[in-house]
Amino acid sequence: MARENPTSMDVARHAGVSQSAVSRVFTPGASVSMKMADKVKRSADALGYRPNVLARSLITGQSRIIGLVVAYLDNQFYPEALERLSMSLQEQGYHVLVFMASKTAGNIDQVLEEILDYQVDGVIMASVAMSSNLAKRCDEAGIPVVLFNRRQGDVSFSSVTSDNVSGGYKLARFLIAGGHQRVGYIAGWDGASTQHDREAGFIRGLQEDGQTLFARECGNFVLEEARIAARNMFSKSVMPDAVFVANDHMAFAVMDVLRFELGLSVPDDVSVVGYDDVQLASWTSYDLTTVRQPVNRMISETIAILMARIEQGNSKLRNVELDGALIVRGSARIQEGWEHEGV
Amino acid sequence: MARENPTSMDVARHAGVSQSAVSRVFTPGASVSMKMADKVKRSADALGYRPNVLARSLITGQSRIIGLVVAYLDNQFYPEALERLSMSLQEQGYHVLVFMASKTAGNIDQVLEEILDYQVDGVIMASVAMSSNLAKRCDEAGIPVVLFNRRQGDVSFSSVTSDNVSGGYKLARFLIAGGHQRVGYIAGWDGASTQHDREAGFIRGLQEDGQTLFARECGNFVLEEARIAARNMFSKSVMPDAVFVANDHMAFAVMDVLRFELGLSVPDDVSVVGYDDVQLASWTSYDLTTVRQPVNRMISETIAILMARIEQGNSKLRNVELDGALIVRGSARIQEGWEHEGV
DNA sequence: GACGGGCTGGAGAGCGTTATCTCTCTCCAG
DNA sequence: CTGGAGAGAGATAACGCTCTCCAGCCCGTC
Repeated sequence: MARENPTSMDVARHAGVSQSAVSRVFTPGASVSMKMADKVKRSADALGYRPNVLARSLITGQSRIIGLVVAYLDNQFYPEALERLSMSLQEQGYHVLVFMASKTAGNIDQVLEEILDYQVDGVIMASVAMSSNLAKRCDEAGIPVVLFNRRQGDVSFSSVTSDNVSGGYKLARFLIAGGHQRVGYIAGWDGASTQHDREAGFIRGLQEDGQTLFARECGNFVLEEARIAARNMFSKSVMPDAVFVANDHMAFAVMDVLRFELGLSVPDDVSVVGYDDVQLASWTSYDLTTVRQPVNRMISETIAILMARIEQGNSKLRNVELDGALIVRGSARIQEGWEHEGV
Repeated sequence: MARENPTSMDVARHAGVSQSAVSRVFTPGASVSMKMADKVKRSADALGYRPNVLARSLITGQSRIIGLVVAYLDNQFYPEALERLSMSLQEQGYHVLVFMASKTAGNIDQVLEEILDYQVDGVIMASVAMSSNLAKRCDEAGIPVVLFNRRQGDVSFSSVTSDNVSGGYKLARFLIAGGHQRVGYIAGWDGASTQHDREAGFIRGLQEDGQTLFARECGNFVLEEARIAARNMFSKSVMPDAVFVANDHMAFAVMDVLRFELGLSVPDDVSVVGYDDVQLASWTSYDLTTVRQPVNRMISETIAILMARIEQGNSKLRNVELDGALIVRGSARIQEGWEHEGV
């Protein structure tokens, strides 16, 4: 197994100083003379010494690890978020420990216990619901939790989402402006706030024009279920002339069914709109009209909330809702005068 | 900040036993009587005690953390792999600490130092190259490293890949069988073994029929560069009648350019084949003929190598190459008699 | 009933750090 | 020349755990 890592003691001996001195050199803000710092650093380099983060965190109580619980990694939105999250945290000297939650939920409690075992400094729950006794446990342990892309009914959590109600509303107004008369909705998983909010905003938008949902199916944020939903919705004699699919991920699957199984033209026969604006939405094959979730800002708000709590001890809960822009592309019929986004 | 987590000492006091006893109860394989285990577990539950993984790892030298370095999270192949990896490791009581490497590489050394700081039990490098002095450092620290989806010239690393040479070869034979006469190649990043191997196998396959590459451009595994490559390749008066794009991710972008910018029909005017078989490849919009990278087996081999080293101390280097099947779909012209895969 | 051996449980020494306390040394004001 | 402040370095005690060692106990055996 080769020799183990050198310890601060080894460096101390090599440099002829005390172990405490070595520690101080590597502790930002500690009081050391230039000469000492120099000597120690030279020895450290010579031996290849770097402080053991785990030992440090044992005593400081800060592991500089953020736990991330995530479920839907096949929805491009989450890898995108993970990438940005990890990069940003890295810049601040934190790192992300990943915990996959099975999509059926249920085992979240166990996953969270595992997270706490690692003495993480904070937890980000992406797309997963959480029981309130878990909230209590985190609180007792003094660990801040932020829900990412989910709100929860009781306000005992901080959360960062886009304004899904207003996003849904925008889509409805856009479809109505495009002259659509029979508007369908393919829902996401009912336990998700994103699903509820998007639908609520969408319906409100329809109502302002005196319309209601012409058809509704549920896709549960799962591709295969979305395909089935699409088949059901478009197997009737009178079909919708537009459909809002609760996220982009499902919308792509729905478009494929409409075009290639049912031989419909999008947007000539039916308009499709989605939600998220993942990269794929801008590719010409789909060219999906959608609402952009401002991932960058969502990530930086998430981190800001965590850091406020970890580094300044500010334990105020915050529920951030960021506005997301309507991105008009070619998957939906457009009212005269709208401008088509040139990707 | 609320009260801190209870320690084994708290549990010991509560149960009226020694702290050592508590530790033993939570150490698998230690010798404790049923009665003792029962009593301690009851107290632990009452107090909400769980062992501190960090403190444990300080003494056992095992952190049960695996460091994962990854660069291309927008290529669906990697999130898929990450999901499987994380799930499998979780089952064995390990967890994944994520480190994003910027795609330009270069800062890998620094990233690796950070990883080592966390005393990880093993490192998985997905899609990143590594200098040999880093290999030495890991070796000295006794930390096993596995390259995932990359080989490296010098064999001082274990690696797990699919058999990219044979995959490239299969694609060439398939295109030739389909009667293609002017075959182009859009390459990936030149520093990647996957790029080299796929191209080598592909060219060998062409040569067996007396063909050479009709055209070659480089997309560097980056979408925008792939698009440019496609435009260049197909702006000549005589175009290729088939193109192999070095991975699916770029292939999708190339297909969009061919179809929607250049007005070509895939596969009638030009056949497109890719490599990886990510989920998107099976969607009808792309319906891409490709070579499947057996992600599940790649992941389990990767974990097997790490565990052999971590838990059995078996330090033999292994370079695993798994065979990947040709998945025939609709993006390439097919020889009479080939069977079309029904998704 | 004495004795050896297998279990169990307790005490105590680390693991590699940082935090705290103390001591020394320097520098400058009085 | 002395006293006090302040800086810098060393010694030592945690942090929460596991591991090693040893003492005690129960048991069967002769």
